[in-house]
Amino acid sequence: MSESDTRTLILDAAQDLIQRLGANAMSYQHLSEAVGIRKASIHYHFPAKQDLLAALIERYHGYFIGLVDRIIAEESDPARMLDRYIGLFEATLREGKHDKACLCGMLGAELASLGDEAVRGIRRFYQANQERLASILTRGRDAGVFRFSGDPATLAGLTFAALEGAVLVVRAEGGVRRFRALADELRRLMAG
Amino acid sequence: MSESDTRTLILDAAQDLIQRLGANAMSYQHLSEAVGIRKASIHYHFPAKQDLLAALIERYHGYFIGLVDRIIAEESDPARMLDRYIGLFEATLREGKHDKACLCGMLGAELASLGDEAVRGIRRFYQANQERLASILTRGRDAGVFRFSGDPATLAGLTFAALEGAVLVVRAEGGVRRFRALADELRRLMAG
DNA sequence: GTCTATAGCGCGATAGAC
DNA sequence: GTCTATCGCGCTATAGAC
Repeated sequence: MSESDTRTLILDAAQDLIQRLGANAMSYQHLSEAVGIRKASIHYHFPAKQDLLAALIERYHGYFIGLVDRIIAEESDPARMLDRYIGLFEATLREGKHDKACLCGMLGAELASLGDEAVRGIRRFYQANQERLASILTRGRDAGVFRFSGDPATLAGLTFAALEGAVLVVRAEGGVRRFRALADELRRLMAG
Repeated sequence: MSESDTRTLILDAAQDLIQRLGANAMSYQHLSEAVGIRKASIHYHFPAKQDLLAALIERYHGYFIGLVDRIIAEESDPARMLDRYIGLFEATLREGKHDKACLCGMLGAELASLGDEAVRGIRRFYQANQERLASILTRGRDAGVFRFSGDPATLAGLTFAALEGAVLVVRAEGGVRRFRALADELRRLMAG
């Protein structure tokens, strides 16, 4: 490990809090209680909240996109790729009390109240996801398992927005069960 | 007017701030500066932040669903209804500096940090929208202008989630132009 | 209905001992 | 690397004059 355990524990706690409550409702005090060390010690690892946020987004990007790239590498059927990609969002929703959304979906709402580095990180995350999705959709159309007439990059953007939006909406009503229904509908639309 | 002007001005300022920054980044101090009266005067109209939030959501519900119902009443072509419904989200994005999202889309992200009354209001708003959309989709399918195989209520949920998500995502990258592209793609999928 | 003034707290952040 | 202690600020909210 090049990362100290404490640093990782802080990032874990911050991610959990932000995915449930949002960045502006998460404080160093909350982190202190969750990790079991004092506020000042959190500041030792992440001097300013912006630093913590930027590090968190970068870690999340690597983790999430890493999973996506593995899916693309492991599967040969584009329909299976899409299923497993959607499964990543559902898995997030399933964690803990079923009230977690995608980290960058949450931060997207609070975008205008965040610093530049965080905003750039969120943008990069959105773009990386849409690139991977466009690749999956293109392969699927070529293989005849997806049917759509427009630009794959645009449909990728719509698909990503729908998944991010679905996670947020179903937290208010319907939960994981509802998310699955919406995801099934999305797959149906893709199949043409 | 049964509402005092000040009360309306406060609600206007609060809505603007929340649509851009989120509820947790909006404060009575910000409102005070925006409206031009003191913090204590804001508290006279809305004793607690929860009261302000609940009133705001209720007003937004009436305003937005009112527009939707008018669209449904005025149009005979379901495709036109959907276009104009989508136009409501685009119009929000077009306001001011093009950085406003749907009020309840923003609040959905911060849901777990809000009070019960606000949460109920947000849920009601989501449901009302999905009901209207389901009605539009059903008429469209019966008229042969939309083609889909699943339950209209489920496709309505996916459509609503996609629009809410799209507004949030395009604020980070692409703006109104990108939103229109995603919306066009959505219409294309509906047309089958 | 708006004001001044203030209470009381939580926030992000820093200094300096250990 | 973690601690105690503290600073200065912004927050929600209230009391009471006008």
